[in-house]
Amino acid sequence: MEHKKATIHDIAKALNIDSSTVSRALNNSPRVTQKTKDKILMKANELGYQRNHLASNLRKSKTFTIGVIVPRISRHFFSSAISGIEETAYNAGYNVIICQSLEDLEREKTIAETLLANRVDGVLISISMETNNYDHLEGLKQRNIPVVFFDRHCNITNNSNVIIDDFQAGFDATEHLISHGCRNIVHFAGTPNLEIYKNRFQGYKAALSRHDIKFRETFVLSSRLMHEDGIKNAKKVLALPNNIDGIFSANDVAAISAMQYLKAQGISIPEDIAIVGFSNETISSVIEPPLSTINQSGFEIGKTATNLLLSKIDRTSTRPVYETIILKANLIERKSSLR
Amino acid sequence: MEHKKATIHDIAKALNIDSSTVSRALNNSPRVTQKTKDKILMKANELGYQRNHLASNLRKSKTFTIGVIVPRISRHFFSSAISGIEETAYNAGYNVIICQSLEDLEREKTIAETLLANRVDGVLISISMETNNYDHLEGLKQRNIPVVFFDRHCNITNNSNVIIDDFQAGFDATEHLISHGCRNIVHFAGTPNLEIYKNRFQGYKAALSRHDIKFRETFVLSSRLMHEDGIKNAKKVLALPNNIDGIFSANDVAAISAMQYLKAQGISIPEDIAIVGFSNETISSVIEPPLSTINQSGFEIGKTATNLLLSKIDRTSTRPVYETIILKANLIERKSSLR
DNA sequence: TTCAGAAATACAATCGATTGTATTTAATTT
DNA sequence: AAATTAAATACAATCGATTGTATTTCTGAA
Repeated sequence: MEHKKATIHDIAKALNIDSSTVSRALNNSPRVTQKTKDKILMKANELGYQRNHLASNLRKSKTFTIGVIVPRISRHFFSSAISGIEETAYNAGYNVIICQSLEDLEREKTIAETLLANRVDGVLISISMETNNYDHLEGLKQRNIPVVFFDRHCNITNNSNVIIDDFQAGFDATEHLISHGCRNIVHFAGTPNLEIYKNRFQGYKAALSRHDIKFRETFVLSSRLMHEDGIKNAKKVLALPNNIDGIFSANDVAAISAMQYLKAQGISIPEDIAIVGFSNETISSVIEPPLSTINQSGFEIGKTATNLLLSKIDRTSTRPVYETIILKANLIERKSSLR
Repeated sequence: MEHKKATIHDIAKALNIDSSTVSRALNNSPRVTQKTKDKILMKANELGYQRNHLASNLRKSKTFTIGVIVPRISRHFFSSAISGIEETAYNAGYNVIICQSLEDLEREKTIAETLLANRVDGVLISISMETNNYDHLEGLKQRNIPVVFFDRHCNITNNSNVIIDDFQAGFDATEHLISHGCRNIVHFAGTPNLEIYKNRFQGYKAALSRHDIKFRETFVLSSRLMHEDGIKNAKKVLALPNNIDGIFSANDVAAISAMQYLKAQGISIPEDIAIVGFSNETISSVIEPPLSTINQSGFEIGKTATNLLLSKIDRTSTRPVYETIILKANLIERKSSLR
């Protein structure tokens, strides 16, 4: 008993009027009398009418869909960003296609193709660790599909970003360690192609300099900051001739695996080595001792990025073509760095 | 310099043939010669043609979109399920709309409406903790939109599910505690409207019975198994007149917060109280001591559920109308229960 | 060479909503 | 009451691809 869906034509026929009037009524056009509108709305209700978005979007040549590319949705930061994105997008009548690059450039390229083929109205992207060029985003640019970078932005000019002040956060994290007596502070840096990691690193450097602590190249350990990398880094820390007493890691994952390794080696945290991470993953408050970290509200970033994107999709918007919004990030002090 | 997208008509005009032939060629219909196909494909390439899915889908009255409703994407289990769903769906040429009920029935209703309005071709759902009736899914049924439940299924007949054997898993978890010397085992139960929790509870009961341990109503603490609930439960455990020596929690979140509270009260885990959780969240392997838990592969469940759904969307499929697939779940033994 | 039958392609309607233009109806003015 | 103007509605084309039917072209047989 599958009843076919009612169309505006069914409504029109039932009321003996034209479908264009029905369409206008349903879109609340001033060209239709209130009386007719009422009649139409009533009948629409009666027939269980629902607009066919395919037809409507085809005519308007808009998909009301935005594409989202993130490294992986299982990261707490990204899943909360996605919550913010969806909330905002749905409220504006947009759907969201979520794709994971899994930190793989090739995959990111394929995804960009797919989104293009799906004719999304705009794209939100947080680039992968491997992304060192942006050719795959050219197609979007050429077709005038607005792109907004969030969190992991890129270093080319002329684009819009929603980010946090990574430099300041890196500075704060490092200064916090210094203020708790650390002098030999190692930095777990991320891959150098990502601006966020460069900036966190610069913040680290600046904090050292501000407190007249000599910067040492050997104290900077670069990696992809995965679980294994944290362990490798921890080993390197123990192998260093200097007496390391602090670690500022550019993400929580590496900080945590390092912490676990160090603890297993009999090092006490924070007494021997104090640690500060970055991102405030769920695990960070649970591990023993709880990890001090930089909190960045994924939800807020997602929301802001989506609003920015929607304003770009709406050509009538008066906002500047390219715009970078910098949100607050704050240090959460937990036991791993308090001594 | 925004060039308009090429259509089949552009190709047709350029080659002085009819657009229907172009359409057939691009769909590799046998009604077009190879020679013509080659010509068309070449020209399509030259013009950078990409099929307009809106138009195509409108004509076929299919959206090639499936809707997914989960309680929240930030849970490890669900984010991995989503990975599995997306992977499978994209490979089959489907897009995915992801929605979070946030354990709220009202929200779940709204989402069902939205998906209906978006005319998705099928729906994957893991119901919220509040969901105790399924009226909001009636609309989908009436419009013949296939629905597959995964993980959190419902207790009405005539539907398709992809689940794990919660009874067996509950049994295994409890028996494991018993085999490690526990006799007074408390069960953190979930909300009673969800089948998965009922089944885990029944498994617990069966294991007790098998080992001639008396079942006590007071040992069953029902809640929504959120972070706070774990703490409340832990307090109740300490207040019980009996000497509790084991806890089987129907999820990890409550198990972990309980564990933290108990540790803070000077209880040693697993010596005083052994604990087993459920779901294998990321935190579970990180907490001290690591939490024994039931591992259910979200990715696998997501993949299986999507394949099942796709087979239902494809009317020509010969699979039975309703089908329940039960996947394996296994106990991961970690320190929290080994004594 | 002619013609039946198959193969290849063209024609035209359709999916459902939108929108510029034309027409009818109603309201206002003189 | 006729003329002018505004308001309400109808007509018809369009978005781009698909598909049943009709027509043309080609092939091989008589």
